[in-house]
Amino acid sequence: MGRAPCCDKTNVKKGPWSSEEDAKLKDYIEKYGTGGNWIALPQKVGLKRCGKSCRLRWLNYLRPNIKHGGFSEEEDNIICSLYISIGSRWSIIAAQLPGRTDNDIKNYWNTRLKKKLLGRRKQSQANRLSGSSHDPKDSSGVETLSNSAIERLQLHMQLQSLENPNFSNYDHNVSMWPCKLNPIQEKMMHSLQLVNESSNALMMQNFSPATPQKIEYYAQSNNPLQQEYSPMSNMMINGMGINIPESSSVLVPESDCTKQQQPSMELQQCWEFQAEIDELLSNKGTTPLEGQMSDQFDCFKDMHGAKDSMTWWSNEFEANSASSNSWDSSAVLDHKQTGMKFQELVQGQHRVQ
DNA sequence: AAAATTATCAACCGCGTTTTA
DNA sequence: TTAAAACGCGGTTGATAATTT
Repeated sequence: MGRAPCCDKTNVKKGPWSSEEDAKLKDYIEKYGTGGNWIALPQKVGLKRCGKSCRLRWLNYLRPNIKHGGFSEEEDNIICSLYISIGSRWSIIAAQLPGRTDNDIKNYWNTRLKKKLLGRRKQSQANRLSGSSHDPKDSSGVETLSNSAIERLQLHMQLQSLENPNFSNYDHNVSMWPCKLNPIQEKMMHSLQLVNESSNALMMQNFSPATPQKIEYYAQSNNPLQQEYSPMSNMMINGMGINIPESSSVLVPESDCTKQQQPSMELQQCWEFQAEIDELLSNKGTTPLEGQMSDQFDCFKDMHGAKDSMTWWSNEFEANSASSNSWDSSAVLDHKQTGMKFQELVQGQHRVQ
């Protein structure tokens, strides 16, 4: 049994709004407000529209100070940064761009910005491949990973490099990964898991050819510890855009040994992929990082601008979070509060040498 | 000039979450 | 406490415009 419809579908008008309808709705809301009930509003206004349709029309077009089109470079930067960090949370992204609606940003991303970014990456990759004697067989594993998830992963990594240049050369060596979570890390992991949940699902689905395997680690800790790890989470652990899969249990038995077992095929595939990205991203610009960003992504041409955007977002999020979903806000705030400490930890004593 | 293809974006839909009675 | 109602979000659709063949 389905849910009851929000209105009488047979008696409501659909499709584009006429200027008369717009005027009616606008006049009414400006005089009397919405009355806190969108479903009842059309009847009060005298419109044969669904309440949801009225709400959408008001929020996206009729309310004051709405901007359409003409996205600035700075807005591009913010959208890119936030998309990479939190995924398609359009309402949250819109909250950071005054006058912009989630629908507008979503459309802009899907139709233009995404192509602008990823199109350039594809071009770069095509140039690279055509310019070298690449054995297709060698690259097949990586090539099959070159889908939207991987593309977002690449954007992720670039952003991480922006956020913390110390990690621009991330480690391929498992022994360099943190083997134990302290409470702060655990808190951050949990927060980021919430923030990244949907993107994780997508990424893991596309990235892992099979269910992630168990990998045994030997931690410095004397206490047995069970953690959730995967190649992906380890890859992404050096920045703010950490991705944590939902499965892939890793046993950390009591031992002070630092060696690990033979890496799985997936893990090796991750390393190969990382190597490819390293190669792809290196050797351009004043610094490798600037080269990566300006060469491939228009919106990151002003690296400092992008970085500023991130800082600005982080600072402003708290102020704006009241209008966002509660879990989103708190998750990001947790992220903000624990992020620096987490990076310190990763950078410092929790790297098992 | 016309047909085909691609891009754009307003609007709809379904569903998870929150509020209310 | 619970069920219904309403809200709000993100994915998707479809009409139209723009571009290409």
